[in-house]
Amino acid sequence: MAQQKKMVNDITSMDVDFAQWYTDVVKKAELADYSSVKGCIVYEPYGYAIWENIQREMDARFKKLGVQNVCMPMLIPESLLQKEKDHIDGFAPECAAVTQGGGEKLSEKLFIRPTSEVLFCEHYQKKIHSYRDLPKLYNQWCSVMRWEKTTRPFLRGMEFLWQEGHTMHETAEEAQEFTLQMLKVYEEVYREALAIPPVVGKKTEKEKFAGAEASYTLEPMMHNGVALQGGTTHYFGDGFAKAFGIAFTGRDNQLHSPFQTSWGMSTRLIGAVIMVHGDDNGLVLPPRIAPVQVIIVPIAQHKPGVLEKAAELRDRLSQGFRVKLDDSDNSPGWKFAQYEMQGVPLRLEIGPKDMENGQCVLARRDTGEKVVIPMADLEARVGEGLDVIHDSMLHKAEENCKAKTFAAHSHEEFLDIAANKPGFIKAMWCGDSACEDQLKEETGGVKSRCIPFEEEHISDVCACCGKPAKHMVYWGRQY
RNA sequence: CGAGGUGUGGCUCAGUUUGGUAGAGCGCUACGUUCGGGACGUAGAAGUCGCAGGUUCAAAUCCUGUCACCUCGACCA
Repeated sequence: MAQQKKMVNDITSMDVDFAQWYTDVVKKAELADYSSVKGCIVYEPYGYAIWENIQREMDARFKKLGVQNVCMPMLIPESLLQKEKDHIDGFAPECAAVTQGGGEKLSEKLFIRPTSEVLFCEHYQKKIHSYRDLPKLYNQWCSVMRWEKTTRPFLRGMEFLWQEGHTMHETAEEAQEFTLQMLKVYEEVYREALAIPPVVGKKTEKEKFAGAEASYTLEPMMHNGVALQGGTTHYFGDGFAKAFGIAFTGRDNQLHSPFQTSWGMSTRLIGAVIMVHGDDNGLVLPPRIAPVQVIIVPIAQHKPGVLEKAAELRDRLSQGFRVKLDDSDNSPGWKFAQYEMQGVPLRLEIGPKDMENGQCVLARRDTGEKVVIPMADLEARVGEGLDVIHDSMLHKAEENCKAKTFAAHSHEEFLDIAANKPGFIKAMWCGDSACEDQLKEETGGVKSRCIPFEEEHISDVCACCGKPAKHMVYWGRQY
């Protein structure tokens, strides 16, 4: 069936102004609201429900790998944060600190955690004494604070929700392997829960995490071709362990330092979902994280039997799906628009005509397609429909990413693409961070995203300096 | 932190140039009629015009200061 007309005039068209479109969707779909503190948003019920569903998808996968959840303090004494030099250099400028408590000035500043590596290290130092204590696989769900200059809901906040995993391993190999394993888990969450295909790879030296030996990243492409760093995993070697005096007696009865990893994904994922899947009618939610998977809209609900039938269908569907019946006084047209704005994957219409014929109407959010189905087949058709929507959304996002990824064979071509075609650029790189700086400068913001695990051979030389190339790198602008 | 912009009922904004005692649409409340793509009628509630000074008989409007937020850049999940 044909695409529906644009009914929601409250949302700025994404082609007119993508940034405004994003803000409109966040507000109109009632995902989040601003608070009186800049960069600290209120997660409204609908937005938080999406986060809870993402949490559930991730947490189950963590636990399958033996990860345990813990909860660390929110405050970090200045002296503790200073123990690892690269780390404090990277984070101190964007930390908030508590300097006063109970009306008294504190003798030592307490930083509000921007990330919790040092807290985990302090704790691990007390708990790890033998190889039998390893591995330690801890994770926490919490909020962290970073004093950002400019903020946008979900994409960049001063306070944001995330999970941070911190693990300690007996050997470097095991820790490295775990870093990559968690990257795989993240990619699986992206593809299977969020219907988003991220570009996955290793960060360059310049872009890696403060204090890490290696950082890996997932970089989904938004609808407009801009990248979002949406999840990272880090291998730390034993740098932090040594700085914090963490040591264990090995199988050889000698003292060793354990090897560390950390990994995190944040509420930024919600921003990715909005910007990858959304359209001019609002949010389009992947079925597996949608707080409501099926919205039931009764037609002519005052007529005898309609509401009863709608409630009966709701009860049937609640057995296997997240379903809601809207029996408010708003008109059907209002409800259609409302739930499209909120991205509900499937809409079920049931009215007097349908009841006569033993049928109901099922409409897809992602395509607008509307089909009449026998009421008897409801559960099967809904289940099938949600899977089809998921696959179709993933496929569409993949196509968009492919269509907006361009290979640059030369410096000129790189600059031309950067200036004229929004999206990712695949180009060769010599390995020198000076070239990264130069390209970023020349293009006004195009940075290296990552070195993918499967590199293509675009040419023999670096797209910046012309020296022999070491890697193929994905480049792009980012949020 | 640099460059722009905006603050007026819950929301979007008009009114500011040329000072004269607060407006519209949407939303909200009640009742009635409606209901297959944002329905309609009637009645009603709701604003110390961001904040603080100043000029004036009189300030949303003019002057000074200040705060907040938004957009775009530089930095980050």
